[in-house]
Amino acid sequence: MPSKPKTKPAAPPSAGRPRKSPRERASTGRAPARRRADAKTADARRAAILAAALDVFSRHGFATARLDDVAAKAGIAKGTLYLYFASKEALFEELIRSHVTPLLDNLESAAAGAPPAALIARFFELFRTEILGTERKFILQLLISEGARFPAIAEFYHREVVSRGLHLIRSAIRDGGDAGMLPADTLERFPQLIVAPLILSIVWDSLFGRIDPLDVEGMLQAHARLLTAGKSSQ
Amino acid sequence: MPSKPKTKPAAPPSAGRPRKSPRERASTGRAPARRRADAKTADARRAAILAAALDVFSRHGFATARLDDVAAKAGIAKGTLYLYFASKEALFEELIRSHVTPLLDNLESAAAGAPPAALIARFFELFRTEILGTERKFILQLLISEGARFPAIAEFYHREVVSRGLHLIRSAIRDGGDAGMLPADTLERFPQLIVAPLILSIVWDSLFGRIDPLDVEGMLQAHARLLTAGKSSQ
Amino acid sequence: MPSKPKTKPAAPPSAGRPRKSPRERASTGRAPARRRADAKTADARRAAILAAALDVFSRHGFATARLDDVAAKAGIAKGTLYLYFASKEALFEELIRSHVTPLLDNLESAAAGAPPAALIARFFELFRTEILGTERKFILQLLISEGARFPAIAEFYHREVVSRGLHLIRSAIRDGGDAGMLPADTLERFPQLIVAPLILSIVWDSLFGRIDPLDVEGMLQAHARLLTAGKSSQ
Amino acid sequence: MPSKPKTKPAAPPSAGRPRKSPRERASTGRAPARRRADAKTADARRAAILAAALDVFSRHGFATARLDDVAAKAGIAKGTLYLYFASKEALFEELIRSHVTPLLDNLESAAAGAPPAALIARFFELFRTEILGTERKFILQLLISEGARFPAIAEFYHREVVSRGLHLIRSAIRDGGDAGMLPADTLERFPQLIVAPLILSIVWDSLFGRIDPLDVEGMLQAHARLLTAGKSSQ
DNA sequence: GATGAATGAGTGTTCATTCAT
DNA sequence: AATGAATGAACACTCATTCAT
Repeated sequence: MPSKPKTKPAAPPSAGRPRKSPRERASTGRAPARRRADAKTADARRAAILAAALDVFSRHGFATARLDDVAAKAGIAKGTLYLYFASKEALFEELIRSHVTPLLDNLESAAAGAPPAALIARFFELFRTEILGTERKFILQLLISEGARFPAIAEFYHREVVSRGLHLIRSAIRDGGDAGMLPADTLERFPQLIVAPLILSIVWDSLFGRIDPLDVEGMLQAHARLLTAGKSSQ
Repeated sequence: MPSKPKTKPAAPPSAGRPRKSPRERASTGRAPARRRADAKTADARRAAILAAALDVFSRHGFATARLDDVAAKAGIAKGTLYLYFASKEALFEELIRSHVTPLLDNLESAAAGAPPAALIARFFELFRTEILGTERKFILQLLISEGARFPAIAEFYHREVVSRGLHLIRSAIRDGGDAGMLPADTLERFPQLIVAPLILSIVWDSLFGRIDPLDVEGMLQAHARLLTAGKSSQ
Repeated sequence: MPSKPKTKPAAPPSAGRPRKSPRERASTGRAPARRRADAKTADARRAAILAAALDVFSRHGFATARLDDVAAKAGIAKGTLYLYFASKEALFEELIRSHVTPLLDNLESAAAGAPPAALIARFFELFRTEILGTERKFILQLLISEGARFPAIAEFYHREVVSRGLHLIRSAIRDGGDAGMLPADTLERFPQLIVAPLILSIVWDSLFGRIDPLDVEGMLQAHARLLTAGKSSQ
Repeated sequence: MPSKPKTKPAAPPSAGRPRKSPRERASTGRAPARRRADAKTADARRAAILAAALDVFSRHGFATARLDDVAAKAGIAKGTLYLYFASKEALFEELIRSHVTPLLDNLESAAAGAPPAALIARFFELFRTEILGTERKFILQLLISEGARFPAIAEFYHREVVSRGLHLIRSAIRDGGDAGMLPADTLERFPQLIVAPLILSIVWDSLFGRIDPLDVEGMLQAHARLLTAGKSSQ
């Protein structure tokens, strides 16, 4: 995961979120001058920290991760971390947050009025290309393993991703008629059944990936076939 | 498993092995004196420690859990822990191990030559009654969240539970003919698809259980229907 | 040093010293009957403990030695130690004490009115045969390395051994006339000069014995020649 | 020794090495910023720690010494210790090392081609002024009492001090002809006989210094007389 | 803003000692 | 007397956080 130039639309760090990290420029009233140069540097630093944090947290988990390592990997001094993030927890939470939002819009716009089967196909494809091959996989693993200890993060993720995603699926199923998806009403009630293999693949990878790799692509194709099984046979 | 000479399940947690003393000392070979009273006490203490450990580890995770708390909750002194477990890690690993083995026999014996659909039904029922309602749920959550940091545990679980469970399913599908299960060959290749919702329910519970409880029973019934969807329609 | 059947006139454990260890037979007023059988066992146990203690203390030093190891090596339970010795410190002190006294009588009687040169020869010979080749070497090393932390032991040793030994030498020199020993008055004032190489050999062995063994016998012969140097040349 | 490329004396304790920071971090290669003020402070702190360590280790011995006490006595927080020394053992070893090297040069340069008797006189004088009256006495006592448990230290001391010192004596004896030293060949073979009283005085002081102080100066003079006894009489 | 030395609370582990059996 | 399980005080070491420069 380190040095992966692929997808990094990560956190648009100058976007609308009221980032307050560089300590709300307290004290001195001088030097409100420079903007572009330093602003870019600050954003770059922030990004570097987040990238380093992802690497270190992924490797060791939240509790065992050392901010020393994060700072070293980000190429900054340890104290500098606290200019950008209020605490280890804050860094962790913002790390998760920064990697969560982007994908959603992608999904929602991409699957407006498509038929359910297409949506699912698109869904799985997105998962494989935008998550499995990416640092986002590690975010998901962190979320799964540490989420219970970070209720705010869990709630945020539920609100921003899970409920939106499930809603997306429900809508597609409802709107798409019974375009082949056999137990449409069932899946409308439990859209989790559609994503369950995705979760399994994440968990499987973190636990058994080394000793018994899983053919995720094959499994997802099989799952898609399963979900649309009735179509051809009816 | 009493008739399965395969692997060494480390610490048969309740069996009758005459554990001579906590942490058997290699030194003396004498004095097998009193037995009844203390043996029971030692087992009880061990059980109390494991129970306390499950509680504390579940609440805080491995790294953040304090052995002080475990000892206090077990009603013993901190040093006593080390008469029963060599280290925090050993305690954790034995905690997982001690809760893993039992269920297996249950499964394997229960579903000898049953038809796939019945096996799945039985499978889900076992999951609901023997895991969801039990401390085993926490064991599973611990396994999922900490397993990546405990390769020995992950491997043990894969060997003792996962591979055996998947093998069980595969066999049933193969033997059971296509007794209604639509894509039998598919499920034989990816039996993970059958258990995926179980994993999802565990993860969901740990993350969103508080804010958005999941109707696991309903979902599993739906899943079972999904898996056997073609039956009635064919 | 373990399993060295040579010299073990160690501590005559039933001699006049008011050993009080087996806990001054408190509580029960019964069973003052048996004597020989158990007394012998008790003495044997006591000896076994002291032997084990010598081994363990020698290997690890006082602070790092573990009473577990002493008990194990003595073939008794840990708690039993406290029936014979009040504490780790008491065990250590009695260990030193038990090995100290015997040699003195030997010396004093052996060198009654002998000429100084003969005394010194006898002295060095005794050192080589009764200390260097014996467990007493370890006692001396323990004394040297731990004595500063055990004032009672140091004082005891000074009183029982050092001052008596030095007195012995002084007397011999004074009584023996200047039978060849060159600076008789000098050595009478500093008999330590005679024993200094003995101490050095003990220290040298414990520090450098492994990497640069010392020919103690040769050195002592040379020392003896040095001390009686003037004799032949005058 | 400045002209002696032989061994690496580990940590030149006061030299000008621009120690970048306590416990040089392998990570960043930047920021050699401030130097004067902090560099001095860092060295002072290091010295303060070593001084405190000498005091505490001398008083209690290695195993019983508490790093809490060292830190308190050095006027720093406990964690700060670990910025300067990797562990208790490392602190102890560097403590010994830091006090060992300096004296050597002194000796070697001071006694180039001097006659043996003069060398010995100089030797004993150095011992009295540079060791007995100094903290080095405690270093020697620590070495003697703990050396057996620190092979690296013992070897280091043997290499840096003992062998060099003995070599010095041997050379002087050989080069100095038999300028009065009676058994020149004997002493050349066992130069330890010359230093034995020094060791004895160190041991004596640590054990009996309180109850029976030793006139070291008198003893050393007597020893010198003994060593050169034949001169006047021949 | 950036640095990194300093801090000190926190915790796993050891082991001499006790005591119920 | 003997046992050995239980105790709990003690301590080395870590690391998130602070702050003087």
